[in-house]
Amino acid sequence: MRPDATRSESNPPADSLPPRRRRKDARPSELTAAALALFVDKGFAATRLDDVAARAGVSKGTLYLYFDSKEALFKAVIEEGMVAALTAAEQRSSDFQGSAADLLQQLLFGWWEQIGKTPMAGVSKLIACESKNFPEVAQYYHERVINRGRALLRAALQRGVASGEFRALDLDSAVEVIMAPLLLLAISRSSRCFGEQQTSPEAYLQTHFELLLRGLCGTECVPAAPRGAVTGSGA
Amino acid sequence: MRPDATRSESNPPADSLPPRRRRKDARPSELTAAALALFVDKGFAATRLDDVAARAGVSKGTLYLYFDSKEALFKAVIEEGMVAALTAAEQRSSDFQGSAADLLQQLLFGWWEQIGKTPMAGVSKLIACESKNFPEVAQYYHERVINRGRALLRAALQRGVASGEFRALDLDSAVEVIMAPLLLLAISRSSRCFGEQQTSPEAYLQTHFELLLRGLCGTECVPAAPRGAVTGSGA
DNA sequence: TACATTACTGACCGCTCAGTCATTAATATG
DNA sequence: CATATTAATGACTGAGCGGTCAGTAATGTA
Repeated sequence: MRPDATRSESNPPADSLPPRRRRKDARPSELTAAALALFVDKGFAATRLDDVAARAGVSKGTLYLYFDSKEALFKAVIEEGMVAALTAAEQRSSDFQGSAADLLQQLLFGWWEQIGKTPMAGVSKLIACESKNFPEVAQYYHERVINRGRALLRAALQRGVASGEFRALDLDSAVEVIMAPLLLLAISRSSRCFGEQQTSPEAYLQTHFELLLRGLCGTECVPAAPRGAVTGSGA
Repeated sequence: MRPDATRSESNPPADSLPPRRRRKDARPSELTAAALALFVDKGFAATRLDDVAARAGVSKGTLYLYFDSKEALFKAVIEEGMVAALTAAEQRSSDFQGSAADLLQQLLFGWWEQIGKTPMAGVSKLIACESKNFPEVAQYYHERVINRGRALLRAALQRGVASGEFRALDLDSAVEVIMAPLLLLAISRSSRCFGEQQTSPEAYLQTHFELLLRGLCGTECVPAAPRGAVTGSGA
């Protein structure tokens, strides 16, 4: 039942007993970082607080000095990852002046640099896996992260449509279709499944971006009407 | 810690004690169906076998007549979902004769009908969440499901490229970019997060398909070289 | 009706782990 | 150095759950 866990401390400093130090202000972020890594790796329910504490270099008792419960720790992990994500998103979106296509590229690759390639990308997997067990957290994340990301992307598309750079299209579903490969990339890299690794994330994003630009531009090469089997929103 | 679980039996037949029946051959599939629903809903580690058994209308002891352990039950759930998925995929791909675009549409919407809208879609989430804890199962799933799906899609693209219907492009990454929205839709619907629900799955798939066809066709409307901020594979 | 077979049950066991708390040691202060 | 403060510890507890098994009841056979 219990997998073998490959107990790898981040800093086993060759000595026998690392002496107890008092570092009140550094503990919380160290604990949430350790928790993020383990939650993403093993899942929330399967992660032991003893392991989280050990990875952060403290005892379980210490963990309880800073967080009231396992659930509180979970919320803190999500919240901390989220704040960073929001900050990065703010930075990238603030008064960008180029073309809509440039802005789109900036958003996609900026997401990769600021979030996708960092350990924070694991938050997406965590939310996906645990949203049913923590509906309030999922709700909060949805309102404050997903919706904000959506708004950024939607504004970029709207701008392109308004300027004639992009064709008219269903903005809401386009936003979701465009974000999906990013989120799946994040989940994939946190899960070592779906095997996204066989192509580099950069090539993957580049292909996504190229398909997108051609798909968004005004030319047509297909009768836009669906050929059957489609029920909603098409007619 | 324990969420309130909303204990909803599928068939509480108004009577007090549903009498014990012997239905040896029906049990396994009923148990895996119950397990799939609960695993997807609460996660593998957080699901109690008592609940799985209760949902299937039997006692926990009965569950152990058919499965050796919780892990064996998990594997059976994945395997069962997978077999159906493979069968459906076989059916859809067998000697299709239309254009590459039609085949592509057939694959996308066929996936939705046969897998995406069924409870089996939850297997994707399950694999994503638990792959680290069950590497062999993830490996098996990857080889037998993901790779097969990839091959189907890749063949369709290849066919379009060969006939001149589609432009030349990086097939491997394109396959992943195209599958990503499908997988994320499945995960999303199993998680009630990312809020994909705000647009209908049909509209979402339709937008995906339209963006795709335009993106794949031979016209160009953008200098395909990246404009900066790209590190790998572009220069 | 008597007996054999077996699908099914549910009380039980032992382990794991979230959460507690009396104790210990590091720092601050004079 | 003496004393106070508090960060940090780790042994402990109690509940929950995976897994077991002696017993029960449904079915088959005569």
